[in-house]
Amino acid sequence: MKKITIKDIAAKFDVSISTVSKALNDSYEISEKTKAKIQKYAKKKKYKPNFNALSLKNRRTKTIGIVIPNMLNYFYAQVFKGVENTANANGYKIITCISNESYHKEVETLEMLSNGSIDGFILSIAKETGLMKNYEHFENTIEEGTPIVMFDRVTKKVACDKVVADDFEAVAKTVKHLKNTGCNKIAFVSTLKELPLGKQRYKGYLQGLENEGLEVDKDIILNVQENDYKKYEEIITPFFKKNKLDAVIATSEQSAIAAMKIAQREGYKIPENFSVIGFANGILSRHSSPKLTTVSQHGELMGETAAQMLIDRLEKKDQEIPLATKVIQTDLVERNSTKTFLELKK
Amino acid sequence: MKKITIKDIAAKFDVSISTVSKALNDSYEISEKTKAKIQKYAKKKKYKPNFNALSLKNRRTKTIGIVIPNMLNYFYAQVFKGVENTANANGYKIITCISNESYHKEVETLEMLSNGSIDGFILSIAKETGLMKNYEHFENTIEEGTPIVMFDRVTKKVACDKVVADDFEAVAKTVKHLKNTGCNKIAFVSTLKELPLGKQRYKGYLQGLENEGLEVDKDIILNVQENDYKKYEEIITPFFKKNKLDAVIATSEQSAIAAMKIAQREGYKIPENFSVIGFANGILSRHSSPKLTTVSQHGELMGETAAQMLIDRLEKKDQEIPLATKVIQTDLVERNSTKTFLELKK
DNA sequence: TTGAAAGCGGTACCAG
DNA sequence: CTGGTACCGCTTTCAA
Repeated sequence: MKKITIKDIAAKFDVSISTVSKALNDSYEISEKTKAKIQKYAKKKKYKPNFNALSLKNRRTKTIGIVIPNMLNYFYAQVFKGVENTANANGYKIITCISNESYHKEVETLEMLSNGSIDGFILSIAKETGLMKNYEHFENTIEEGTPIVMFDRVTKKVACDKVVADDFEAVAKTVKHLKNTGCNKIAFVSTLKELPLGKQRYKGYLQGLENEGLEVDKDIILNVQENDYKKYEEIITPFFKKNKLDAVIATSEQSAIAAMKIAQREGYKIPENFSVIGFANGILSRHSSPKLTTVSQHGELMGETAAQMLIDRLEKKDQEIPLATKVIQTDLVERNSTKTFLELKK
Repeated sequence: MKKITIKDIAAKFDVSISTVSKALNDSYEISEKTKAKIQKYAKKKKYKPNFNALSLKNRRTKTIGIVIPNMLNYFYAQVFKGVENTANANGYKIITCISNESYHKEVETLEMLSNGSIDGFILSIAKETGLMKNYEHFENTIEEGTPIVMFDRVTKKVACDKVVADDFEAVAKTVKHLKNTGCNKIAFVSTLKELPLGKQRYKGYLQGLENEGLEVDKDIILNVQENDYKKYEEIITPFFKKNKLDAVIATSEQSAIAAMKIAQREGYKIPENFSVIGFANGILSRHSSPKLTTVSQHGELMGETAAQMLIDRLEKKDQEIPLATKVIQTDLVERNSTKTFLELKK
């Protein structure tokens, strides 16, 4: 049973295709009788208007393109879920591409989809792109009339809607929390130091130290590769040996967990004499031992927010909505890799 | 700078649209001179043929619909990545939907996309659907001419291409491995016992016991809810107390890890006097302590295989390719939650 | 109340 | 070598 078209229905009842179209759209122009029989038949035959014909006609596809650096990352999977939620609730589909942190793949993807496949993009900038600071492809697609909503890894170089976490404040607050629980030598481990996002967090760290009257020690500000655990270990181990640290703030879950492991191996007790806080609130945090205290970025909420912003812009093409950047508050999820005030009082 | 169409180009050079179309497709019918100028201009203006117009004309979209029960699950994320890989390599896009393990969402999704949005589906059956054994929606979409490739959670009730792990053998081999390392009281913990997939694994377990001459003990065959850790704990703890177990095979990573934790809490040493093996080879396994020995299902490979099967079928619509089921070999990834032969010999 | 026809953006056949 | 035209499936305006 092949898919049925308006034409088939028209032939069946020996009426014109316009009659059928109107009947299916419940137009007042068509008699109740005709409408009834046509609708009934259409339902029986599971008629569905052809997507491409509609998109062509309406010049809109009701689909969102989402470009994510890495789907195996729990944070992005969460964002994806959020986007999916509100997209679906609004009758939008999602075309997903993975940039794999590659500039070229990102450019290709934008081009591939900027041919009427999608109405707008939701994306987080690939690491490579961020390093190269090459944002023309974004500007071009916006110029061509395809709106973009960036999330998490954004750039102020591109004028578009954005959804970010309060990264600056988040780290500052984290420093404060650590200080409050008795930590003074707080290292900062970043996996994305050169990216704007990484810089924000770094600045937050500095601000946090300043607020708390702690000194900046360049030695304990580390820049590591997410996947190069070996090197990471080499770099960080000496600090433990020298007893130079009593806490670590890491910008990723993996590097936070790694720090915990190294600390434990070096004989530290977590959280008794060493604290760790990591960004992103994934499964690892809930399963590590001890469970990791994290800065939750509310990925799902970020996704939902981004989708809503994009859809709003798409649906109200006429009225110019001013570009906006929404900030999603992060939360400190206290688990067992940090001390609590209560413990302190003991 | 709005998107440019063939018409615009035709107007620009005062030629017909068919000339432009042919020039852009490098037809032999068009003079080199005309082709050159038209192609140059098209490139300059970043002309891209409209996706919906093409799809409408060609009656194919070069996009694949993928329906996944849960994107926060690492296994599915891996499969997704695999599909993305080969889809992209073949010029296909991907529309993704999450069924959230819900029958209704699954049905809706299939219907939403079966309107010319996609050329074919890759999907894993939602848990609810598997329990209800309601597979009509799959049959309908196939009947309408949209091919489906199922992976992991499949059903023999639906005639379509499939990609599965060698679940039966996998568990049997796992039992063997445990026996070889000295385990005799091997529990089987399933999170999807009623699903066909779960049954396969269960049968593999029974077969494994039989092969090894071990007795079946109904008491240590457990059925748990993935997310109901509390209940799980209640059920399983008594066995540890009674010293009834020396190994667990769990059909999910989470439940395997949970078993490890409970065992440890009850004073067992892993792997010295207790072994655990879990299905799915995610991040948790590599970060648990001890690191979990797993049965890797090669999610990415499954995704790639599924995509290739679907694309092959789509591209050779004329020749009838017989339906096939491909089996992806699982591998036992030995980490530290099981003993090795070497240790045994000491 | 119904139908004819144009148009969305292309491709491809046929004519010149 | 170039142009006219039908068609993919649907909506919508205008005419009947």
